[in-house]
Amino acid sequence: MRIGYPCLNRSIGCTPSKTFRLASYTEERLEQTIAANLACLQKILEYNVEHGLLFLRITSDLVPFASHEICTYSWQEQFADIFQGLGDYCKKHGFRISMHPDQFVLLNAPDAGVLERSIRELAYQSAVLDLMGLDRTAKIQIHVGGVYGDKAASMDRFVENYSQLDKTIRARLVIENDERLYAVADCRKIHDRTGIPVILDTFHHSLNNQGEPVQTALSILAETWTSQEGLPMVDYSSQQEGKRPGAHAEHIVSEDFSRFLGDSKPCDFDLMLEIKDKEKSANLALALAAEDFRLVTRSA
DNA sequence: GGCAGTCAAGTACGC
DNA sequence: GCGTACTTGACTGCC
Repeated sequence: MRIGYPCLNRSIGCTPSKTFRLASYTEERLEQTIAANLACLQKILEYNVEHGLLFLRITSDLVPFASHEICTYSWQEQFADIFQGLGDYCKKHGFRISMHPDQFVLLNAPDAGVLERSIRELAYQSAVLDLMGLDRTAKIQIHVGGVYGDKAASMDRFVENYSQLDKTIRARLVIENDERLYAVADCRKIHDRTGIPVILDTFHHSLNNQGEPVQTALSILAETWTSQEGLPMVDYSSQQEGKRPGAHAEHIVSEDFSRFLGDSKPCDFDLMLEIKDKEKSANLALALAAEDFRLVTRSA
């Protein structure tokens, strides 16, 4: 079990998600922004090595507008060496890497334009991981998508569109249960038809399930990952007190987290903490898991 | 320098 | 059919 946090680090004084408005797009600005974002990503990796946080989700904003039609800049060629350096650093230190496109990426969209833009975004994120030279354990996690008034047909559409994807993208994709539409059991059905691995979001699972305890959900999960693809990935969060159900917590709740560690044994997985204060909670989680036999904090 | 409104992209849902 | 919530960090214009 590696532990990590998504995208941003609030302690190191830089962001890998620097962007700008479409209206201010210029190639110079794009180039400067990518350079700054990649430099910050390197700083985050170094911070994480120092702290033993070996699971990292890379921000979708690393290369702003990468999948937008406005972008004709050859960022892949221009920054190839830097991406490779980042990837070498990750491999040297035993990092697990993921990416997570946001809500606009919908592989089961009935609208051809939405689908096309989604595929372009997946191609971009896939290219980032490829440029870093990362193996099949580096994943891109998406949700199944919308229901569009007919869930069965929408799942069929996911399967069909997935099968049409370039195989380099298919090798990266994993699906995650969501809090309203597609539960773990739905994701499992899609896995059975496609072989796509399933990510468990424990918080979403608590809000949308078919009665399976976490332990059962983790067992279902484990069956969907091959050894080639590494340990299953799990997203963990808890409810922010006083906010609507589904709102992510600002800080990790120690008792909840320790209970989760206990409940999830002996399943092993890499754990992403979707908590708003990022590395602060991740460091606390690491301390809480210090005695856990599954925990890995440095390269073997 | 600080603040409020806005930002590439979509879906679901209430009225 | 239309407007709004969802979610969220960073940008941008305005004071």
